[in-house]
Formats: sequence, C-alpha cells, structure tokens
Amino acid sequence: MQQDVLRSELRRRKQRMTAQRELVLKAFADTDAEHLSSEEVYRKVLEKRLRISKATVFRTVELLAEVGILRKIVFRDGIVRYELVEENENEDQQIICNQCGKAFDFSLDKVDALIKKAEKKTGFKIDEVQIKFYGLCPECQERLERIRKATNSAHI
Amino acid sequence: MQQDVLRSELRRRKQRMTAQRELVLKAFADTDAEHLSSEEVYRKVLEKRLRISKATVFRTVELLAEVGILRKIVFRDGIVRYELVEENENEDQQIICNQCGKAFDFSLDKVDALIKKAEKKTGFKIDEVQIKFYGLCPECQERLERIRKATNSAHI
DNA sequence: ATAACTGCAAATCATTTGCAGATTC
DNA sequence: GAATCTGCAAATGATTTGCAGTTAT
Repeated sequence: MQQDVLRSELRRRKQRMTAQRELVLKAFADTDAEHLSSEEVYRKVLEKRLRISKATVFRTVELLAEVGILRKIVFRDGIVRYELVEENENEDQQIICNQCGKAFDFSLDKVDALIKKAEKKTGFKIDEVQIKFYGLCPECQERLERIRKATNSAHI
Repeated sequence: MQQDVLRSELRRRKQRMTAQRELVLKAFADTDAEHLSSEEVYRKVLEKRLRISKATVFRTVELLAEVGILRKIVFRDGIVRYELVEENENEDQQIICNQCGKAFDFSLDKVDALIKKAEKKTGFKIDEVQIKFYGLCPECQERLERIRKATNSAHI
C-alpha cells in the first residue's frame, strides 16, 4: 500500500528506499494512535529492538510529509505530530476540550459547502481545510457544574 | 480599554501592573499586524528605545493569554503567535497560500450553523473555532499556470 | 562506482528557569 | 517592607546540521 507509493515517489525523486524509511512508515501503519510525534516514532522503533537515530526520524518524517504520505499537524500547544493521510480527508475535524485537553475527531458534512463558499469569496483554489473546535467536553461540563455547586454551598 | 481590563484582573490575582506589561499590551494595540510572536513584540518595544528583556516578554504574553486579553495561536509551521481577542470572534477565518505563504483573513457566515451542528453531534459546549483553509491564491494560480505552459512548450 | 543515506555529536533556536536586585502596592 | 517583577545568564528541549562512514542502485 503506502510502501509502494513511497517506492515510486522515491524513484521519481532519485532517492532511495531504506530500512529506516520502512521502519518509520511501519510505525504509523502499526499504531492505533491517531498521531505520532518524532519522539514517539523513535521510541516505537527502538521498542522493536531495531536501530535508528533521532535525526533520521526527523528527516524521514519530513520526507514522508513532503511526499504526501503523512500530514504534519502542529498542535495547539506547539507539539508537532504527524498522521497518515487517509481518503476521508475533509471530513475529519478536530474537537478539543479546553479543560481536560482531550481531542476527538469527528466528521461533519457541510464542510464541502464551506469550501465552495470560501473559494468563491477569495478566488483561492483550496485543497485543505483544518477546522478546530475548542470547548468543554460533556464530562468536564458535568464535573465543573458539580464543583460549582459544591463551592457555592460551602461559601454562601 | 484593555488596560483597565488588565488592571482589574491583576488586582483580582494579587499581581501588579508594571511598565513592561503596559509596553507589551501597547505593542499589540499599536501594530496593524494581525499576530505577533514574542520575538516581534520584543523588537517592537526595543524600536521605541524602551527596555525589556525577552524573558519578560515571554512571561507577559503568557499572562495576557491566561487573562483572556490575548489569544495564543500555534501556526502550522510551529511558530507561536498571539493576537488581541476581539468581539467579532468566530467570523474571521484564515486562508493561507501554500505557494507564497501569504495569509488573509476573511469572514464567513455559516460558521455559527457549523458550531451548532458540532455541538449537537458531540455534546461539547464550543466556545472557539479556528478554521484554516490552505490552497493557492489567485496570483500563484496564474503564475504557476504560466510556468507550466512555458515548461511544456520547452520540453515537448 | 557513486550518489544518497545514516548516525553521531555539535550547533541552533525558541522558550524556560533560578536567582539577586529593582519595583509596586 | 514585603511580595511580586524583571533582567540576566545558564538550562532545557526540540529540531537541524556537518561530516565521515555506510548502503542502495
């Protein structure tokens, strides 16, 4: 699958397929985590008792992003992670809880309509949209409400 | 305006109003740039021949974000910038050219509808949305098209 | 064979921290 | 006057780079 895409892209660029590049790609294919930082990729490879250097991970992950196999995502706190680019592109949006920090993906139609509108309005040719919703997840809403009540009865 | 908000927030927190905190706030009030990094704030203050240290800028900008006067934005390339929080919140979206890197703001209605839908779908209480469109601006579309034509006639 | 790749260690860059002296309330 | 700030310089942490040796084509 992605292996082959990588191989042919590398050929086009006169670059080489190496064990390390396979390892990094495999780390993404094997994990069930949504995103991986370079550090996490590095550890995942080491766990399998296979050798790689951090510098190579950084270089490889960047290469895979250039080629379009990975997408680079800079999180709100500045941490850089990568994820496999999938088919269902514009349908996965992120929603992040400001309280507990948990992030969830969910899909939302309507995004295509939004893109069309933005293209018409600006003349851009849009090929990617990132939507991030920030707010309170249901659990934190509840928890905060509980705390609020307890505090009120204690202090008033 | 923001000065007063800051003053009273500081009082609540038993913190102090200082010359440096005013300077940083003023940097945001005075600039016409959309966002400023800490580095940029630092330089803006120095330009006015006023003294401040980088460490203080980092600390102050973080404080202003906590207080809600600034919003921290981590850009796609990992650069951290801040902007004044304004009223017209959810209406300014960003559109960024992948080619020349220019970024524009523009407003788009429909966003409220999108928020409602997302809230219903996830149970979150959403208080902020960031939408970033990535694509090609009109100029780059033209330029690339011109280049493509020139290259084709040369090589075929 | 040779151009591309890797690992290592040193370099860089943004941000953070510890602390002594300055400042605000 | 005491707690809070600031500036400085050193520390940190993530990423990048230079280079000599290794590997894929």
